[in-house]
Amino acid sequence: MKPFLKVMKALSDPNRLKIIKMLQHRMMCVCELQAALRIAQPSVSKHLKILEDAGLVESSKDGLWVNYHLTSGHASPYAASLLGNLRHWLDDDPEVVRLIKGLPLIQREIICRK
Amino acid sequence: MKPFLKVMKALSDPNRLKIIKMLQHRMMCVCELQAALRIAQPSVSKHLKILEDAGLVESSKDGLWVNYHLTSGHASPYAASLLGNLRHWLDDDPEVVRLIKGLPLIQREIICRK
DNA sequence: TTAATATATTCCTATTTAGGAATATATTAG
DNA sequence: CTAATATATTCCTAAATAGGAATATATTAA
Repeated sequence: MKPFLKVMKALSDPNRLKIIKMLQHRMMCVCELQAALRIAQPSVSKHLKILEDAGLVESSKDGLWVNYHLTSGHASPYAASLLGNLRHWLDDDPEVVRLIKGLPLIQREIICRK
Repeated sequence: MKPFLKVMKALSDPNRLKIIKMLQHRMMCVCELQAALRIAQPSVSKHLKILEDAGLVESSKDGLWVNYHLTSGHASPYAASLLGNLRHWLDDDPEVVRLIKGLPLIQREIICRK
């Protein structure tokens, strides 16, 4: 029951849902997510850790940057199923629409100083 | 996003998941659920309200009893989808197995005094 | 009517959770 | 090496949450 609960709790927060919806379009580093969500960097890191623990996202380092992307779903069947549903779910949500529309403007070379 | 969050939060609690799993086998009144879960009656009522608000369960009165059952899924597409998945998910969970195994012993005529 | 019973609601408390500020860690540039 | 930068962690606070005790409501029996 624990793994299932982790997925449900991970998907019970607006900012984490927004992260999922953005990562559907491309991988993003922490500072890009921070710029998009307009919350403090530690908050973003903590949200990402919760998503990672639930098997929803994975990360890979690239120099100073840590790129986060959605998992292929091998970690948790619950995560895989929900990620599949979320492929279309919430696409019409106003906040999600706004975030996705603004994604092209979020570029690490511009947002982050180095 | 709000309706989706309601479903996720509703499914983020062990006792509420147990309620869902039990209702997959038959409709149950509050006192039956209370006997099965071994928590206070007000706690059961509050969990049921959260599940109802999320569109996961419905209720119908029968005298003093209020029977709760899973929704057909017309209320929320998210609820309908998750209820479908939960049809098989968690079936092997030890606590769920124990609860389901004990279901035949939970009868309102015995549990409740009148 | 009154008594008994099933359920819902209110109130309070302990735990969890999201958020940010400050700090620590790690990587790259020089 | 040191400086700068991206990310993670720690610490603290405010809000949300689950739980139970007490109470309110509703229905049935007498």
